[in-house]
Amino acid sequence: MPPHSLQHELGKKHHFAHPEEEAYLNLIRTARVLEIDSLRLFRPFGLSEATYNALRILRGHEPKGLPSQMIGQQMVSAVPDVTRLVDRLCGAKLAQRRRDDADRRVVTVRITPKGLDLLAKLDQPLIHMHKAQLAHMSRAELAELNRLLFKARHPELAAEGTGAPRR
Amino acid sequence: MPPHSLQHELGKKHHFAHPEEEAYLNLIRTARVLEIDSLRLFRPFGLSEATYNALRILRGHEPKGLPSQMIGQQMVSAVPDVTRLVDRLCGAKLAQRRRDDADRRVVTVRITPKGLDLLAKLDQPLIHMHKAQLAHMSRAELAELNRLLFKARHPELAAEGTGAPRR
DNA sequence: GGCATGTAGTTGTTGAAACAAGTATATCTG
DNA sequence: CAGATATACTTGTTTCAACAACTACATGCC
Repeated sequence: MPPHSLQHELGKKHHFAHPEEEAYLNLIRTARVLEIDSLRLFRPFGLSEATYNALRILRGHEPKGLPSQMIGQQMVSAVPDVTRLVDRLCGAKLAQRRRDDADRRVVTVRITPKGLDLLAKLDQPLIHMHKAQLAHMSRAELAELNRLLFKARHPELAAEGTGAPRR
Repeated sequence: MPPHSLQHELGKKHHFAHPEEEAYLNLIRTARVLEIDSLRLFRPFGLSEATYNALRILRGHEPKGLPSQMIGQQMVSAVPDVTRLVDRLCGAKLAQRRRDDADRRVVTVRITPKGLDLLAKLDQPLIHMHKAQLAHMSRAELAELNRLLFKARHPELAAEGTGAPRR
């Protein structure tokens, strides 16, 4: 067994019958490892990955704001409980709600100046963290990683695209 | 903007200043998407990703079992509360604890026959699911994805390895 | 217009993750 | 061998995510 491999990490007894299973575990594990640093960065500001992500989305929709529903759809991982996520943001005065007059079922959410300030403080540290985490990867490797990750979660697009051979 | 890209998914307003940030988001998002199917598979059996993962680890250490501490270290995402995770497994009769006689601080955990049965029932469906999820990726792509994912979370090993050029 | 259906959010409840503090046992040191 | 330190796990508490049931509003159809 190669000394630097997922198999080695998981212990001597672990065997992969299929590369698909290995890819899955690799994916989960790598995501978790990189996530840890983000959580440490967010924690002092009382943010979680989800609330930070939501704030980023809200900033991207200034100054109009957007309905709760749309927030859920644009999150990196679709959250089935946007209401309380927005509750937390509003509780921290980072966002505010407003009933839509045209369609009174809709609640439009906007980021507040305080929320924008908070994000502004995090922008540079976060970019710096990402660069530090992946500094050992070349541009070409990052590009290929991005391509493969995107393809992995979009089976429906596999037929078209870059023209790369299948199997 | 290319129609099939992370930028497209995240909405028109989103721009990536750095490929490292894009890789991070791609990673989290892809992991979450693939995770969903696992969760659906586990739910009917009352298992979460964490409890399933722990059971797999325990099965890999039959018949000796292993200390709680080691479970935490081998999990795909290190869990800081193995006690209650094992609580749940024991509550469902899927595992059992035993105080170590040599070192009475240590609790050795073993999977039960019932736990082994449960895993056995999940093995094939899980493999099938993984294959279905990534069936559109070629062998070469999966291998490259695995290599890049492993490298991404192991900056310390970047200097050595396969001999691939850096930058 | 009134009822059926669909949509947007809210609320209730349960279960699990995160962090911190505490207990029991082992090891190390003088 | 007594006290200090370290280790392995447990327990308490808070916060958050997940699932389901529910309310309010809008839309379509007769």
